[in-house]
Amino acid sequence: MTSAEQSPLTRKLAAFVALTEAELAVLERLHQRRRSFVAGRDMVHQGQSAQAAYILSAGWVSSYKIQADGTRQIVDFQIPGDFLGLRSVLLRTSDHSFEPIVDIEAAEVLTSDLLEAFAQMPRLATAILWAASRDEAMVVEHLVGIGRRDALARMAHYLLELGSRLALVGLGRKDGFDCPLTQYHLADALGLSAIHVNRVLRQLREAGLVTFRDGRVTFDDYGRLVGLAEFDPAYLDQSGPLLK
Amino acid sequence: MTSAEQSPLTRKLAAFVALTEAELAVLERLHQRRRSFVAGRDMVHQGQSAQAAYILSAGWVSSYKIQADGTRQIVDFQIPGDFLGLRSVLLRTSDHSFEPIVDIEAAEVLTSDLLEAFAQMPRLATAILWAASRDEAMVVEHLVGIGRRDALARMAHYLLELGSRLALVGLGRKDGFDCPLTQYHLADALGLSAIHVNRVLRQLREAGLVTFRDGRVTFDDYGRLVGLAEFDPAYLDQSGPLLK
DNA sequence: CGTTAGTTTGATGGTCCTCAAGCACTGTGG
DNA sequence: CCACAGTGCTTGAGGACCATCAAACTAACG
Repeated sequence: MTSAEQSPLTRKLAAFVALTEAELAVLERLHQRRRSFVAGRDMVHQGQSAQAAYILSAGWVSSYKIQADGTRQIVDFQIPGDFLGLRSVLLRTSDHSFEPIVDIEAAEVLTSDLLEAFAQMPRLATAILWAASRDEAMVVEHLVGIGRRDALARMAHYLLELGSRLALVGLGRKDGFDCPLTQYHLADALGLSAIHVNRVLRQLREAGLVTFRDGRVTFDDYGRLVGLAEFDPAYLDQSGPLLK
Repeated sequence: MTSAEQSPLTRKLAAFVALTEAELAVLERLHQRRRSFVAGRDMVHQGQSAQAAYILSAGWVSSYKIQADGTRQIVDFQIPGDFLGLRSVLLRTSDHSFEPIVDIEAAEVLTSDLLEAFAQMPRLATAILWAASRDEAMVVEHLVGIGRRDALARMAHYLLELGSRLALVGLGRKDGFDCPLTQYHLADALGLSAIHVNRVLRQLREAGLVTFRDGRVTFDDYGRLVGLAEFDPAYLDQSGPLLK
């Protein structure tokens, strides 16, 4: 199997676990049922009980909760290589909604397929659990950001995290990444108003730290940005927690 | 086995799954290695790699992250019946610290014991995964609270959630519960200053909604409090997702 | 009886929200 | 071709919410 054929998920897991040929094959086989979804229409609704999970292979998705007063909190963005609704499959708890931000490509994974793959390849199960645990750690870090960082550091930290996540699946580098989010998305993720997001982005740009413009995030001074955000990627790396 | 002997964890799981005698026995056997910890001294430090998890049987614990500037964000409180460090055992990711709020009693669970119990009793594994997923849903709801609710609703919601959780393990009722937290704990959990926590509590008390005094939370008007917080316990109940 | 931890209240100010409005760009239909 | 609406970005003014600083008070404890 050449690297060009590899799915983003494979790429992500391979960065942390030395997977055998057989395991790679089973992993790729999970990607068989390809599905497309158009931007803006919810894939899964809050309260709905989903019977399938998805592996995102192209595009971005947001998972969010809507409150009675109409305000929205985006819990996380999914990028290529991420699982989507994994929790809701193992147990049936779709407590939030999923909305594609752009047109996306995803592989549908039935519960039975997943369990079968786990039974066949236990190390694969561990690897996927590792990925799930990493997602959870990101939500926790997100909580810390909203609770205890001011708008500037919160934005800086979030952009750095997105950059690291994308780099891991080959969609970005230290100098920046393509980003289809609007300022409204960022506002709903960071617990800010869209207007303040705009001001914060201007500040960061004028300070020569990071530029977000025309669907592209550019890190103008990575080092100083890390300093401002007090960004410690330990919760993302977890270098080699698993196997070999 | 009489109900008086049941651990809080057993009680919690039993509320959602009809466990057999054999399963109950295995579950109780996990509680063998009893440990005590004194209030205020961290059980696990951020960054430390833990090799054991704990089932809390008495007392309260806070899990939190400290930032470089000294501010603290409490991610969650653990109450009797809750797992502690489950994630860090399956994968080794102790990305936050655990501090007992009062002197506590806990059962140490070795990875091997846990895996063995899972192998023996698969339904037990499902039940425990359900509990873990519920914890995750609570963190998400917490995120929504900090991101999109003002201080009053945030406090009201949090107290209601704690009340529901405690009721599930028999430690509280609709009219209130014993609560060893200080206003500083609440501040660090809710992303507020301790001073503002005090003012918010006063407001809630003077509005006749809820009273927090002398280590006891009393719901003075449960219905109106639920309305103010827009508290929807769906994410806690998940009535019978499992089995039978 | 001094110390410490926790609670309470007041005064002041900053961060961020809300309201309001203008601009740029895109696609649509007359 | 141009009017028009829709979406997203940008900027200004005023104000609310909550943080910070300061200090008094209570209770527990050695």
